[in-house]
Amino acid sequence: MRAELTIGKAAREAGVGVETIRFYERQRLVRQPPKLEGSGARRYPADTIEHIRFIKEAQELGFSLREIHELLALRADPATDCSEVREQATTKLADVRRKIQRLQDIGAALERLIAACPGQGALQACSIMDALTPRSGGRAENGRRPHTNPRKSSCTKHKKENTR
Amino acid sequence: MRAELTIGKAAREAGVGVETIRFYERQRLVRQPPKLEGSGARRYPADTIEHIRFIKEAQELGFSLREIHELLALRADPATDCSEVREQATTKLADVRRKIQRLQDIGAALERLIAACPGQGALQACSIMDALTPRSGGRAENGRRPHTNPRKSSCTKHKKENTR
DNA sequence: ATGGGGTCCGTACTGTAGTACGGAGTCAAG
DNA sequence: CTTGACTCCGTACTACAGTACGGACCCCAT
Repeated sequence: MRAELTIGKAAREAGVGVETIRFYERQRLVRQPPKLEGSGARRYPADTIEHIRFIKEAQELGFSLREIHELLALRADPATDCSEVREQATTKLADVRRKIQRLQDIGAALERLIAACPGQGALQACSIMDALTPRSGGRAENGRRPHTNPRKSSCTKHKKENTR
Repeated sequence: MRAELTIGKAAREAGVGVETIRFYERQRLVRQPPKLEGSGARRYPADTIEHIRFIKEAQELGFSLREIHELLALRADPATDCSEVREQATTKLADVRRKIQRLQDIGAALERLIAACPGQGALQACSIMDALTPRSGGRAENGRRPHTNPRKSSCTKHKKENTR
């Protein structure tokens, strides 16, 4: 009963603007809902909110609206070509797994960065780029910008008592 | 070894256009390199390529250039305020972990979708949105934000003619 | 009946992230 | 000395994803 939402309510619930929903509708990312006789006002089914939130989340994960459209269009049911759905879904899945892998790399780098920067005490030079390439041991070569301090950026275990 | 690169070579290696590098330089995402006397041509150190690739990858993971700038600026070294670096890195890390979680949800949904769509034979109706909402029974695993929705739509076994 | 709030629609504008362009300079090879 | 490949710089244009605006319409309460 209360399952039906006006565009304003749907927008508020989903955390977007009214215009955004109309925009998504034009882009066919959101199906146009039945409109009331007379006023022509849209009435959305409740699950539209999940739908819109999915769009927003997928966007934050680096999918373009075009890709999100493809994701949403993916459906296994007797009306669609199964092998194509499988293939597309498999491709997307590989994509998703690649992203997870990269994020894990970045996460690990951030952890190294945090570890290199303790609350107090010793501080080893470390940037994301350093932390991302775990070159332990190997090259020390360093032609970086003169940051007014002597450092070999390596992020490796290299304990030095250095109280600030 | 370790040849210094012209902008064209750097662009080719990193898989972007020359203009993109110049653009990044204007945005201060890439440090401006020393320029040759006379021609004024840029000469990039070899690790610029990793740097640019990082930008591109982070972008595909849904980070804006502004955020990437913040990531790249994060560096633990004796010259920066350690506690601030820690705090920022921790925030970013949480962000990264959230993304990983969402991607894992989407990945699981894609797996369900693929499972719902076997090579041939019976075919259960299933879309991403269906597959994304964990239905009855099964592996609880929880962890999702409680979003007030007792859903009916499912990916479960039942054959039904259903054409949207 | 009047006002406020919501909706409709189309058009125009904004911000982000590049891309393209044009004219000029450098440099090595032919 | 010319040619071609490359670079420089600034400006302009593009695609994407919204966001804002304005006039009209509808519905409900004061």
